[in-house]
Amino acid sequence: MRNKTLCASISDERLAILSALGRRWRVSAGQVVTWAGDANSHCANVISGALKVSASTADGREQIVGLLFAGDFLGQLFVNEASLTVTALTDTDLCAFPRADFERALASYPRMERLLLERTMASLHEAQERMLSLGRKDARERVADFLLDLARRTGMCGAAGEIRVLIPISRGEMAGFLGLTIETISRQLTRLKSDRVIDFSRGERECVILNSAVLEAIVNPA
Amino acid sequence: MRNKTLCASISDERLAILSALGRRWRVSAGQVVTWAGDANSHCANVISGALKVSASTADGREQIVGLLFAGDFLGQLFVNEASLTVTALTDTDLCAFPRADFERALASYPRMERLLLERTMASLHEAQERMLSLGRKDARERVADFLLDLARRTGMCGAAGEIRVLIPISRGEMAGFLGLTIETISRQLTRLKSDRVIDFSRGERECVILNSAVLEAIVNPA
DNA sequence: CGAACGCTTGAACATGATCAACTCCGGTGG
DNA sequence: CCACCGGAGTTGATCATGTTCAAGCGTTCG
Repeated sequence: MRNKTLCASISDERLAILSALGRRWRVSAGQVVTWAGDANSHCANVISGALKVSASTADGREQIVGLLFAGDFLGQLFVNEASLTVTALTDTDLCAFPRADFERALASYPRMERLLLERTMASLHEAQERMLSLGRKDARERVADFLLDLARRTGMCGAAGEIRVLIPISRGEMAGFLGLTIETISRQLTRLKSDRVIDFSRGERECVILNSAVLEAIVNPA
Repeated sequence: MRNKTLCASISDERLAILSALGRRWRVSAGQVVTWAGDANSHCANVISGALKVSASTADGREQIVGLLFAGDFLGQLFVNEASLTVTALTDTDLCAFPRADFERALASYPRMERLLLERTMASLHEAQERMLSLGRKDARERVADFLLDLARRTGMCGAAGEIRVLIPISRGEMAGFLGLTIETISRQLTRLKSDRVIDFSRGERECVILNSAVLEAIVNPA
Protein backbone atom coordinates (compact mmCIF):
# COMPACT_ATOMS: atom_id res chain seq x y z
CA MET A 1 0.00 0.00 0.00
CA ARG A 2 2.87 2.30 0.83
CA ASN A 3 4.29 1.71 -2.60
CA LYS A 4 1.25 2.96 -4.41
CA THR A 5 1.81 6.62 -4.97
CA LEU A 6 -0.96 9.13 -5.22
CA CYS A 7 0.00 9.64 -8.81
CA ALA A 8 -0.88 6.03 -9.53
CA SER A 9 -4.48 6.88 -8.76
CA ILE A 10 -5.03 8.95 -11.83
CA SER A 11 -5.02 8.11 -15.47
CA ASP A 12 -1.87 8.50 -17.50
CA GLU A 13 -2.73 11.58 -19.49
CA ARG A 14 -3.85 13.38 -16.37
CA LEU A 15 -0.73 12.24 -14.63
CA ALA A 16 1.23 13.96 -17.34
CA ILE A 17 -0.59 17.20 -16.64
CA LEU A 18 0.03 16.87 -12.94
CA SER A 19 3.64 15.96 -13.45
CA ALA A 20 4.07 19.19 -15.31
CA LEU A 21 3.36 20.89 -12.01
CA GLY A 22 5.85 18.79 -10.11
CA ARG A 23 9.55 18.81 -10.29
CA ARG A 24 12.00 16.13 -9.34
CA TRP A 25 14.01 16.96 -6.26
CA ARG A 26 16.95 15.00 -4.90
CA VAL A 27 17.79 15.42 -1.25
CA SER A 28 20.84 13.94 0.39
CA ALA A 29 20.86 12.26 3.78
CA GLY A 30 20.69 14.68 6.67
CA GLN A 31 19.32 17.57 4.64
CA VAL A 32 16.28 19.41 5.93
CA VAL A 33 13.44 19.55 3.43
CA THR A 34 11.07 21.74 5.43
CA TRP A 35 11.67 23.83 8.55
CA ALA A 36 8.91 24.30 11.08
CA GLY A 37 7.94 27.96 10.99
CA ASP A 38 8.74 28.52 7.34
CA ALA A 39 6.12 29.37 4.77
CA ASN A 40 4.29 26.23 3.73
CA SER A 41 4.76 26.54 0.01
CA HIS A 42 5.37 23.00 -1.19
CA CYS A 43 4.29 19.45 -0.81
CA ALA A 44 5.61 16.30 -2.44
CA ASN A 45 5.43 12.63 -3.09
CA VAL A 46 8.29 10.50 -1.89
CA ILE A 47 9.75 8.62 -4.83
CA SER A 48 12.45 6.79 -2.92
CA GLY A 49 14.32 7.09 0.35
CA ALA A 50 13.24 7.77 3.91
CA LEU A 51 12.52 10.91 5.91
CA LYS A 52 11.58 11.85 9.43
CA VAL A 53 8.86 14.33 10.36
CA SER A 54 9.42 15.98 13.70
CA ALA A 55 7.92 18.54 16.04
CA SER A 56 10.08 20.46 18.46
CA THR A 57 9.83 22.71 21.46
CA ALA A 58 11.39 26.15 21.49
CA ASP A 59 14.27 24.90 23.62
CA GLY A 60 15.20 22.13 21.23
CA ARG A 61 13.53 18.95 22.44
CA GLU A 62 12.45 16.93 19.42
CA GLN A 63 9.68 14.40 18.96
CA ILE A 64 9.52 12.46 15.72
CA VAL A 65 5.85 12.31 14.76
CA GLY A 66 6.19 10.19 11.66
CA LEU A 67 8.43 8.50 9.15
CA LEU A 68 7.98 8.70 5.40
CA PHE A 69 8.96 6.12 2.80
CA ALA A 70 8.52 5.66 -0.93
CA GLY A 71 4.96 6.43 -2.01
CA ASP A 72 4.11 8.51 1.05
CA PHE A 73 2.76 12.01 0.82
CA LEU A 74 4.90 14.76 2.31
CA GLY A 75 3.47 18.05 3.50
CA GLN A 76 0.61 19.75 5.24
CA LEU A 77 -2.27 21.14 3.23
CA PHE A 78 -4.56 24.09 3.92
CA VAL A 79 -2.22 25.88 6.32
CA ASN A 80 0.16 28.71 5.52
CA GLU A 81 2.92 27.99 7.97
CA ALA A 82 4.68 24.67 8.33
CA SER A 83 4.58 23.40 11.90
CA LEU A 84 6.83 20.42 11.35
CA THR A 85 10.39 19.87 10.27
CA VAL A 86 11.06 17.23 7.62
CA THR A 87 14.54 15.79 7.34
CA ALA A 88 15.92 13.20 4.94
CA LEU A 89 17.30 10.14 6.71
CA THR A 90 18.77 8.69 3.53
CA ASP A 91 19.37 10.10 0.10
CA THR A 92 15.87 10.75 -1.14
CA ASP A 93 13.99 11.46 -4.34
CA LEU A 94 10.94 13.69 -4.20
CA CYS A 95 8.35 14.83 -6.68
CA ALA A 96 7.50 18.29 -5.38
CA PHE A 97 4.51 20.54 -6.14
CA PRO A 98 3.68 24.09 -5.22
CA ARG A 99 1.08 23.61 -2.54
CA ALA A 100 -1.47 25.94 -4.08
CA ASP A 101 -1.29 24.12 -7.42
CA PHE A 102 -1.62 20.79 -5.70
CA GLU A 103 -4.63 21.84 -3.68
CA ARG A 104 -6.30 23.10 -6.83
CA ALA A 105 -5.42 19.92 -8.67
CA LEU A 106 -6.97 17.83 -5.91
CA ALA A 107 -10.38 19.24 -6.69
CA SER A 108 -10.01 18.13 -10.31
CA TYR A 109 -9.01 14.58 -9.51
CA PRO A 110 -11.57 13.14 -7.11
CA ARG A 111 -9.92 9.73 -7.07
CA MET A 112 -6.71 11.34 -5.91
CA GLU A 113 -8.52 13.38 -3.29
CA ARG A 114 -10.20 10.24 -2.02
CA LEU A 115 -6.92 8.42 -1.86
CA LEU A 116 -5.37 11.28 0.06
CA LEU A 117 -8.30 11.24 2.47
CA GLU A 118 -7.80 7.55 3.06
CA ARG A 119 -4.13 8.04 3.70
CA THR A 120 -4.67 10.95 6.01
CA MET A 121 -7.12 8.85 7.99
CA ALA A 122 -4.52 6.09 8.15
CA SER A 123 -1.91 8.57 9.38
CA LEU A 124 -4.33 9.79 12.00
CA HIS A 125 -4.85 6.24 13.11
CA GLU A 126 -1.12 5.70 13.45
CA ALA A 127 -0.86 8.93 15.40
CA GLN A 128 -3.55 7.73 17.79
CA GLU A 129 -1.73 4.48 18.42
CA ARG A 130 1.41 6.41 19.13
CA MET A 131 -0.33 8.73 21.55
CA LEU A 132 -1.27 5.63 23.53
CA SER A 133 2.36 4.52 23.44
CA LEU A 134 3.79 7.89 24.41
CA GLY A 135 1.23 8.52 27.10
CA ARG A 136 0.81 5.15 28.73
CA LYS A 137 3.45 2.60 27.81
CA ASP A 138 6.81 2.06 29.47
CA ALA A 139 10.13 1.89 27.67
CA ARG A 140 10.12 -1.89 27.34
CA GLU A 141 6.71 -1.91 25.71
CA ARG A 142 7.56 0.92 23.34
CA VAL A 143 10.68 -0.83 22.12
CA ALA A 144 8.87 -4.13 21.69
CA ASP A 145 6.11 -2.35 19.78
CA PHE A 146 8.67 -0.78 17.53
CA LEU A 147 10.45 -4.04 16.76
CA LEU A 148 7.23 -5.90 16.02
CA ASP A 149 6.04 -3.10 13.78
CA LEU A 150 9.29 -3.26 11.92
CA ALA A 151 9.07 -7.03 11.62
CA ARG A 152 5.53 -6.84 10.30
CA ARG A 153 6.47 -4.29 7.67
CA THR A 154 9.90 -5.35 6.55
CA GLY A 155 10.66 -8.60 8.35
CA MET A 156 12.29 -11.48 6.49
CA CYS A 157 11.60 -14.86 7.99
CA GLY A 158 14.65 -17.01 8.69
CA ALA A 159 14.91 -20.55 10.02
CA ALA A 160 13.07 -21.56 13.18
CA GLY A 161 10.61 -18.74 13.52
CA GLU A 162 13.40 -16.20 13.51
CA ILE A 163 12.69 -12.89 11.87
CA ARG A 164 15.53 -10.82 10.49
CA VAL A 165 14.98 -7.11 10.65
CA LEU A 166 17.08 -4.20 9.48
CA ILE A 167 16.62 -1.26 11.83
CA PRO A 168 16.48 1.63 9.38
CA ILE A 169 17.36 4.37 11.85
CA SER A 170 19.95 5.18 14.47
CA ARG A 171 19.48 4.78 18.21
CA GLY A 172 19.06 8.50 18.44
CA GLU A 173 16.25 8.46 15.93
CA MET A 174 14.60 5.52 17.66
CA ALA A 175 14.74 7.55 20.84
CA GLY A 176 13.23 10.54 19.05
CA PHE A 177 10.50 8.36 17.68
CA LEU A 178 9.63 6.56 20.90
CA GLY A 179 9.86 9.54 23.21
CA LEU A 180 12.84 8.13 25.11
CA THR A 181 16.58 8.79 25.33
CA ILE A 182 19.40 7.05 23.50
CA GLU A 183 20.58 5.42 26.72
CA THR A 184 17.17 3.97 27.51
CA ILE A 185 16.89 2.52 24.03
CA SER A 186 20.30 0.95 24.34
CA ARG A 187 19.55 -0.53 27.74
CA GLN A 188 16.22 -1.98 26.64
CA LEU A 189 17.79 -3.56 23.56
CA THR A 190 20.62 -5.13 25.50
CA ARG A 191 18.12 -6.38 28.05
CA LEU A 192 16.08 -8.04 25.30
CA LYS A 193 19.31 -9.47 23.97
CA SER A 194 20.40 -10.96 27.27
CA ASP A 195 16.87 -12.34 27.66
CA ARG A 196 17.45 -14.19 24.36
CA VAL A 197 14.48 -12.43 22.76
CA ILE A 198 16.51 -10.69 20.09
CA ASP A 199 20.08 -10.77 18.91
CA PHE A 200 22.40 -8.28 17.29
CA SER A 201 26.10 -7.52 17.26
CA ARG A 202 27.35 -4.45 18.98
CA GLY A 203 26.56 -1.40 16.96
CA GLU A 204 24.93 -3.31 14.15
CA ARG A 205 21.68 -2.25 12.61
CA GLU A 206 20.91 -5.85 11.74
CA CYS A 207 18.66 -7.43 14.33
CA VAL A 208 17.21 -10.92 14.64
CA ILE A 209 14.02 -11.57 16.53
CA LEU A 210 14.56 -14.92 18.22
CA ASN A 211 11.33 -15.16 20.12
CA SER A 212 8.53 -13.04 18.79
CA ALA A 213 6.11 -14.63 21.25
CA VAL A 214 7.86 -12.88 24.10
CA LEU A 215 7.69 -9.58 22.24
CA GLU A 216 3.97 -10.11 21.69
CA ALA A 217 3.61 -10.80 25.39
CA ILE A 218 5.38 -7.56 26.27
CA VAL A 219 3.18 -5.61 23.90
CA ASN A 220 0.02 -7.30 25.08
CA PRO A 221 0.35 -7.62 28.85
CA ALA A 222 -2.15 -9.60 30.89
CA MET B 1 -15.16 26.52 12.61
CA ARG B 2 -16.06 23.77 15.01
CA ASN B 3 -19.66 24.87 14.80
CA LYS B 4 -19.91 24.41 11.09
CA THR B 5 -21.08 20.89 10.55
CA LEU B 6 -20.24 18.84 7.54
CA CYS B 7 -23.88 18.96 6.63
CA ALA B 8 -23.61 22.72 6.25
CA SER B 9 -21.30 22.19 3.32
CA ILE B 10 -23.92 20.89 0.99
CA SER B 11 -26.99 22.44 -0.49
CA ASP B 12 -30.33 22.08 1.21
CA GLU B 13 -32.02 19.60 -1.06
CA ARG B 14 -28.99 17.37 -0.99
CA LEU B 15 -28.85 17.74 2.74
CA ALA B 16 -32.37 16.37 2.85
CA ILE B 17 -31.26 13.31 0.94
CA LEU B 18 -28.32 12.81 3.25
CA SER B 19 -30.43 13.36 6.31
CA ALA B 20 -32.62 10.53 5.18
CA LEU B 21 -29.62 8.30 5.76
CA GLY B 22 -28.94 9.67 9.18
CA ARG B 23 -30.89 9.23 12.31
CA ARG B 24 -30.95 11.32 15.43
CA TRP B 25 -29.37 9.63 18.39
CA ARG B 26 -29.42 10.88 21.97
CA VAL B 27 -26.72 9.63 24.29
CA SER B 28 -26.62 10.35 27.98
CA ALA B 29 -23.50 11.27 29.91
CA GLY B 30 -21.22 8.35 30.58
CA GLN B 31 -22.65 6.13 27.86
CA VAL B 32 -20.26 4.46 25.45
CA VAL B 33 -21.05 5.18 21.81
CA THR B 34 -18.44 2.93 20.23
CA TRP B 35 -16.31 0.19 21.73
CA ALA B 36 -12.83 -0.48 20.41
CA GLY B 37 -12.88 -3.87 18.76
CA ASP B 38 -16.51 -3.77 17.66
CA ALA B 39 -17.55 -3.74 14.04
CA ASN B 40 -17.16 -0.25 12.64
CA SER B 41 -20.64 0.17 11.28
CA HIS B 42 -21.52 3.78 12.00
CA CYS B 43 -20.23 7.29 11.98
CA ALA B 44 -21.89 10.51 13.02
CA ASN B 45 -21.90 14.24 13.34
CA VAL B 46 -21.99 15.70 16.80
CA ILE B 47 -25.03 17.96 17.09
CA SER B 48 -24.44 19.00 20.68
CA GLY B 49 -22.60 17.80 23.74
CA ALA B 50 -19.07 16.53 24.31
CA LEU B 51 -17.40 13.15 23.95
CA LYS B 52 -14.01 11.62 24.56
CA VAL B 53 -12.21 9.35 22.12
CA SER B 54 -9.80 6.99 23.79
CA ALA B 55 -7.36 4.20 23.02
CA SER B 56 -6.57 1.55 25.60
CA THR B 57 -4.11 -1.23 26.26
CA ALA B 58 -5.27 -4.77 26.89
CA ASP B 59 -4.68 -4.36 30.61
CA GLY B 60 -6.84 -1.28 30.91
CA ARG B 61 -4.59 1.74 30.69
CA GLU B 62 -6.43 4.48 28.82
CA GLN B 63 -5.18 7.38 26.76
CA ILE B 64 -7.65 9.96 25.54
CA VAL B 65 -6.67 10.76 21.97
CA GLY B 66 -9.24 13.43 21.28
CA LEU B 67 -12.29 15.31 22.42
CA LEU B 68 -15.34 15.96 20.25
CA PHE B 69 -17.73 18.89 20.43
CA ALA B 70 -20.68 20.18 18.45
CA GLY B 71 -19.97 20.06 14.72
CA ASP B 72 -17.17 17.53 14.95
CA PHE B 73 -17.15 14.34 12.96
CA LEU B 74 -17.25 11.10 14.92
CA GLY B 75 -15.92 7.85 13.54
CA GLN B 76 -13.24 6.17 11.51
CA LEU B 77 -13.75 5.60 7.80
CA PHE B 78 -12.40 2.87 5.53
CA VAL B 79 -11.69 0.36 8.29
CA ASN B 80 -13.90 -2.52 9.37
CA GLU B 81 -13.06 -2.67 13.03
CA ALA B 82 -13.18 0.26 15.40
CA SER B 83 -9.89 0.76 17.24
CA LEU B 84 -11.11 3.48 19.55
CA THR B 85 -13.72 3.81 22.25
CA VAL B 86 -15.98 6.85 22.16
CA THR B 87 -17.76 7.88 25.34
CA ALA B 88 -20.19 10.72 25.97
CA LEU B 89 -18.94 13.16 28.61
CA THR B 90 -22.21 15.04 28.72
CA ASP B 91 -25.67 14.33 27.37
CA THR B 92 -25.09 14.37 23.65
CA ASP B 93 -27.02 14.58 20.40
CA LEU B 94 -25.70 12.76 17.37
CA CYS B 95 -26.71 12.48 13.76
CA ALA B 96 -25.60 8.96 12.90
CA PHE B 97 -25.06 7.30 9.51
CA PRO B 98 -24.32 3.76 8.45
CA ARG B 99 -20.67 4.00 7.54
CA ALA B 100 -21.06 2.37 4.14
CA ASP B 101 -23.78 4.82 3.16
CA PHE B 102 -21.74 7.72 4.35
CA GLU B 103 -18.65 6.65 2.44
CA ARG B 104 -20.73 6.28 -0.70
CA ALA B 105 -22.34 9.65 -0.13
CA LEU B 106 -18.94 11.28 0.22
CA ALA B 107 -18.14 10.49 -3.36
CA SER B 108 -21.30 12.26 -4.46
CA TYR B 109 -20.66 15.43 -2.51
CA PRO B 110 -17.17 16.65 -3.32
CA ARG B 111 -17.53 19.73 -1.17
CA MET B 112 -18.27 17.56 1.80
CA GLU B 113 -15.37 15.27 1.03
CA ARG B 114 -13.07 18.24 0.81
CA LEU B 115 -14.30 19.58 4.10
CA LEU B 116 -13.76 16.21 5.71
CA LEU B 117 -10.24 16.10 4.31
CA GLU B 118 -9.52 19.50 5.78
CA ARG B 119 -10.82 18.44 9.14
CA THR B 120 -8.92 15.21 9.13
CA MET B 121 -5.75 17.14 8.36
CA ALA B 122 -6.55 19.46 11.25
CA SER B 123 -7.06 16.48 13.56
CA LEU B 124 -3.77 15.05 12.42
CA HIS B 125 -2.11 18.33 13.21
CA GLU B 126 -3.58 18.31 16.72
CA ALA B 127 -2.42 14.75 17.15
CA GLN B 128 1.10 15.75 16.17
CA GLU B 129 1.16 18.54 18.72
CA ARG B 130 0.01 16.12 21.34
CA MET B 131 2.66 13.59 20.47
CA LEU B 132 5.21 16.29 21.22
CA SER B 133 3.50 16.92 24.55
CA LEU B 134 3.23 13.28 25.52
CA GLY B 135 6.72 12.41 24.40
CA ARG B 136 8.75 15.40 25.49
CA LYS B 137 6.99 17.73 27.91
CA ASP B 138 6.84 17.47 31.67
CA ALA B 139 3.70 17.62 33.76
CA ARG B 140 3.90 21.35 34.39
CA GLU B 141 4.17 22.15 30.70
CA ARG B 142 1.34 19.81 29.76
CA VAL B 143 -1.02 21.37 32.26
CA ALA B 144 -0.07 24.89 31.19
CA ASP B 145 -0.60 23.89 27.55
CA PHE B 146 -3.99 22.54 28.40
CA LEU B 147 -5.11 25.65 30.27
CA LEU B 148 -3.95 28.01 27.53
CA ASP B 149 -5.66 25.91 24.90
CA LEU B 150 -8.84 26.06 26.89
CA ALA B 151 -8.51 29.80 27.35
CA ARG B 152 -7.94 30.32 23.64
CA ARG B 153 -11.00 28.30 22.71
CA THR B 154 -13.51 29.15 25.39
CA GLY B 155 -11.90 31.84 27.53
CA MET B 156 -13.94 34.82 28.69
CA CYS B 157 -11.89 37.87 29.48
CA GLY B 158 -12.45 39.44 32.89
CA ALA B 159 -11.00 42.57 34.44
CA ALA B 160 -7.24 43.09 34.54
CA GLY B 161 -6.13 40.58 31.94
CA GLU B 162 -7.81 37.79 33.85
CA ILE B 163 -9.32 35.02 31.81
CA ARG B 164 -12.16 32.97 33.18
CA VAL B 165 -12.25 29.37 32.03
CA LEU B 166 -14.63 26.55 32.69
CA ILE B 167 -12.77 23.26 32.77
CA PRO B 168 -15.18 20.96 30.92
CA ILE B 169 -13.82 17.67 32.25
CA SER B 170 -12.94 16.02 35.54
CA ARG B 171 -9.41 15.69 36.90
CA GLY B 172 -9.49 12.07 35.87
CA GLU B 173 -10.27 12.98 32.30
CA MET B 174 -7.59 15.67 32.28
CA ALA B 175 -5.17 13.01 33.42
CA GLY B 176 -6.35 10.67 30.69
CA PHE B 177 -5.94 13.41 28.15
CA LEU B 178 -2.49 14.59 29.24
CA GLY B 179 -0.99 11.17 29.88
CA LEU B 180 -0.64 11.79 33.62
CA THR B 181 -2.38 10.66 36.81
CA ILE B 182 -5.09 12.38 38.79
CA GLU B 183 -2.68 13.14 41.62
CA THR B 184 -0.16 14.79 39.33
CA ILE B 185 -2.86 16.97 37.79
CA SER B 186 -4.03 18.02 41.22
CA ARG B 187 -0.53 18.84 42.42
CA GLN B 188 0.31 20.87 39.34
CA LEU B 189 -2.91 22.85 39.60
CA THR B 190 -2.42 23.65 43.28
CA ARG B 191 1.17 24.61 42.54
CA LEU B 192 0.01 27.04 39.86
CA LYS B 193 -2.53 28.34 42.34
CA SER B 194 -0.01 28.95 45.11
CA ASP B 195 2.21 30.64 42.52
CA ARG B 196 -0.70 33.06 41.90
CA VAL B 197 -0.84 32.04 38.24
CA ILE B 198 -4.36 30.68 38.40
CA ASP B 199 -7.12 30.58 40.96
CA PHE B 200 -9.96 28.21 41.71
CA SER B 201 -11.90 27.06 44.72
CA ARG B 202 -11.42 23.58 45.95
CA GLY B 203 -13.16 21.10 43.71
CA GLU B 204 -14.55 23.77 41.42
CA ARG B 205 -14.43 23.46 37.68
CA GLU B 206 -14.36 27.23 37.39
CA CYS B 207 -10.81 28.48 36.96
CA VAL B 208 -9.38 31.97 36.56
CA ILE B 209 -6.09 32.57 34.81
CA LEU B 210 -4.50 35.41 36.74
CA ASN B 211 -1.23 35.64 34.86
CA SER B 212 -1.28 34.17 31.40
CA ALA B 213 2.23 35.50 30.76
CA VAL B 214 3.60 32.98 33.22
CA LEU B 215 1.67 30.20 31.55
CA GLU B 216 3.07 31.26 28.20
CA ALA B 217 6.53 31.20 29.71
CA ILE B 218 6.01 27.67 30.98
CA VAL B 219 4.80 26.53 27.59
CA ASN B 220 7.57 28.32 25.76
CA PRO B 221 10.70 27.77 27.84
CA ALA B 222 13.96 29.57 27.05
C1' DC C 1 47.34 8.53 14.25
C1' DG C 2 43.83 11.32 16.21
C1' DA C 3 39.21 13.06 16.09
C1' DA C 4 34.48 12.25 15.66
C1' DC C 5 30.66 9.48 15.93
C1' DG C 6 27.53 5.88 17.30
C1' DC C 7 26.79 2.90 20.83
C1' DT C 8 27.13 0.89 25.44
C1' DT C 9 27.48 0.93 30.40
C1' DG C 10 27.56 2.69 35.16
C1' DA C 11 26.14 5.80 39.06
C1' DA C 12 23.42 9.43 40.87
C1' DC C 13 19.39 11.85 40.52
C1' DA C 14 14.63 13.65 39.52
C1' DT C 15 10.14 13.24 38.11
C1' DG C 16 5.95 11.30 38.27
C1' DA C 17 3.48 6.91 39.75
C1' DT C 18 1.65 4.47 43.47
C1' DC C 19 -0.39 3.77 47.87
C1' DA C 20 -2.86 5.69 51.48
C1' DA C 21 -5.23 8.92 54.21
C1' DC C 22 -8.24 12.69 54.53
C1' DT C 23 -11.72 16.58 53.20
C1' DC C 24 -15.61 18.23 51.03
C1' DC C 25 -19.87 17.63 49.00
C1' DG C 26 -24.27 15.91 47.34
C1' DG C 27 -27.50 12.42 47.58
C1' DT C 28 -30.17 8.78 50.07
C1' DG C 29 -32.62 6.73 53.57
C1' DG C 30 -33.57 6.12 58.40
C1' DC D 1 -33.18 16.42 60.14
C1' DC D 2 -29.19 14.03 60.38
C1' DA D 3 -26.32 9.88 59.74
C1' DC D 4 -24.34 7.47 56.25
C1' DC D 5 -22.23 6.67 51.96
C1' DG D 6 -19.74 7.29 47.62
C1' DG D 7 -17.39 10.13 44.41
C1' DA D 8 -14.23 13.83 43.31
C1' DG D 9 -10.43 16.17 44.76
C1' DT D 10 -6.31 17.11 47.67
C1' DT D 11 -2.20 16.00 50.14
C1' DG D 12 1.67 13.28 51.98
C1' DA D 13 5.17 9.44 51.90
C1' DT D 14 7.42 6.15 49.40
C1' DC D 15 8.99 4.00 45.32
C1' DA D 16 10.27 3.02 40.47
C1' DT D 17 11.32 4.34 36.07
C1' DG D 18 13.76 6.79 33.02
C1' DT D 19 16.88 10.89 32.68
C1' DT D 20 21.21 12.93 33.25
C1' DC D 21 26.03 12.98 33.60
C1' DA D 22 30.16 10.67 32.81
C1' DA D 23 33.26 7.36 31.05
C1' DG D 24 34.75 3.98 27.76
C1' DC D 25 34.67 1.10 23.44
C1' DG D 26 34.90 0.19 18.45
C1' DT D 27 34.73 2.15 13.66
C1' DT D 28 35.31 5.25 10.27
C1' DC D 29 37.26 9.04 8.14
C1' DG D 30 40.53 12.70 7.54
